[in-house]
Amino acid sequence: MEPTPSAEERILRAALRRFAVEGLGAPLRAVAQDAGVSAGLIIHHYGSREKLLEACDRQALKATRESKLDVMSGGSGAMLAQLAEIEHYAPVIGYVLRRLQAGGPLARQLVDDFAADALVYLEQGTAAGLINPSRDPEARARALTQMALGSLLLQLPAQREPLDLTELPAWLRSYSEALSAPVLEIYSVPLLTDTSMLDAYVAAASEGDSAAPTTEGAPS
Amino acid sequence: MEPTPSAEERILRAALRRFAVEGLGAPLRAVAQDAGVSAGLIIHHYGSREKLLEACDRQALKATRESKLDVMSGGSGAMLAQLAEIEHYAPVIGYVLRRLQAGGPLARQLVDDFAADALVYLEQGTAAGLINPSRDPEARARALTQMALGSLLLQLPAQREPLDLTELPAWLRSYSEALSAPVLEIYSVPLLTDTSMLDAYVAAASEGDSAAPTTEGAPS
DNA sequence: CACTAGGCTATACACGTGTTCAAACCGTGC
DNA sequence: GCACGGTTTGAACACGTGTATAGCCTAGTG
Repeated sequence: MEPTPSAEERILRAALRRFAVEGLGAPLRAVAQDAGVSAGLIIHHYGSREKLLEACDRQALKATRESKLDVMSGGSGAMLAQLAEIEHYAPVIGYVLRRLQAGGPLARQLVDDFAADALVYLEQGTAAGLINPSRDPEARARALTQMALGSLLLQLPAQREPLDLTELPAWLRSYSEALSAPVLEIYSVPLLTDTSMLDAYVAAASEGDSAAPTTEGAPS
Repeated sequence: MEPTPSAEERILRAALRRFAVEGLGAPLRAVAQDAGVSAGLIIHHYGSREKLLEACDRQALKATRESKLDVMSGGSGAMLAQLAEIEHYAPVIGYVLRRLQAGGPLARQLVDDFAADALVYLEQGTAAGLINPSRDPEARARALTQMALGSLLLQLPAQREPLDLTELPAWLRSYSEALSAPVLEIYSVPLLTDTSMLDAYVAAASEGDSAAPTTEGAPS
């Protein structure tokens, strides 16, 4: 398509891929070699390593948003795997995972985005009668998003061992298949037999000034 | 109590604390300085940096097990915060979090332990009539554990910025309070209005050879 | 008291990192 | 034909890392 992408673009692409494979913190010289370019040129174009990371962040956020990438609370892996099969998107998914793992400003941004997306999906489901309404839809969407992303992150291979982008779709798929049965159950039949705990909690929370009950942890 | 702990012990303690604060990958010389000891001595006693990490892993696993540290699925932060207030345990909790974040063999071991603990708690709850039984108790316990640990991990401050061990209990507590309402709701009133999706999934999964339904992701 | 073994330190080494810099290269317009 | 501005390179620098080595100082022992 594009006969010869500019070096600056090649660098960004190579960086995204390298960082996805080896984790953020991969040496600059490695991405330079991937891009078929000298190490100094990266600095010349992006100013510093950190700037390059920021550029990758912007790129990942853009690609994430325009691909309407949503994690979905339940079968988080399912849609990710579906998307990761498209050759082009595997690196950004890997980079997003690594960025979530490493923290930073983008991480918060991403979970906010995902939570917002999840919220509208949940509302659609509620309108369609598939999903029960919530006392606090935003909080519920955020909690579900965090749990989905978090459990995925927990399963992510360690940073040291590089993750194979070609096997990433299969890996995501197997992960989601292993988990979808139990979470589907959790979402279908409630964990707790009654709502007494929830009632007690919200009662205590609304009656006290702002504090929640102190010593009582959720039993499950 | 112990008038002067041996240098080897001081090193291990300092390492656990430093790694918890700055993340694994903190320089050896930093833990050396914390222990009031030269850098070479660490090598002399533990052989290499990696060996020291393994020693920390053993120590953390031991402390975790003998303190009956359980994350609990729902208010994961609650009990952790309670435990973190005990001066002695804050470093190991921090180290465990960092180790979960970094991956490695211990990470798997820890989630296995936590899942096993969660399983017995869930079974006790089921016996007491507080918790609904599951089609697959092990899988459910594991899923709940992964979600709890994962969402906690997602909220963990970035590796670069050190985490303040003295504020760790407060941080864990605020985290758990922010999340316990929505997860309590999720565990009380089911997300899905009926069990048709779960039924369809288990039907498809048991009828096909081993595969689960391919294109259908969970709607939430 | 001499001597030795081992905890312990300080220095040095090898290596990989990000970054800088001067020079070479290349296309373009005068 | 030629100077010029941007691109690109390769070598070099400064620094922080883990680790090896050689020595010191103390305690215990004959």
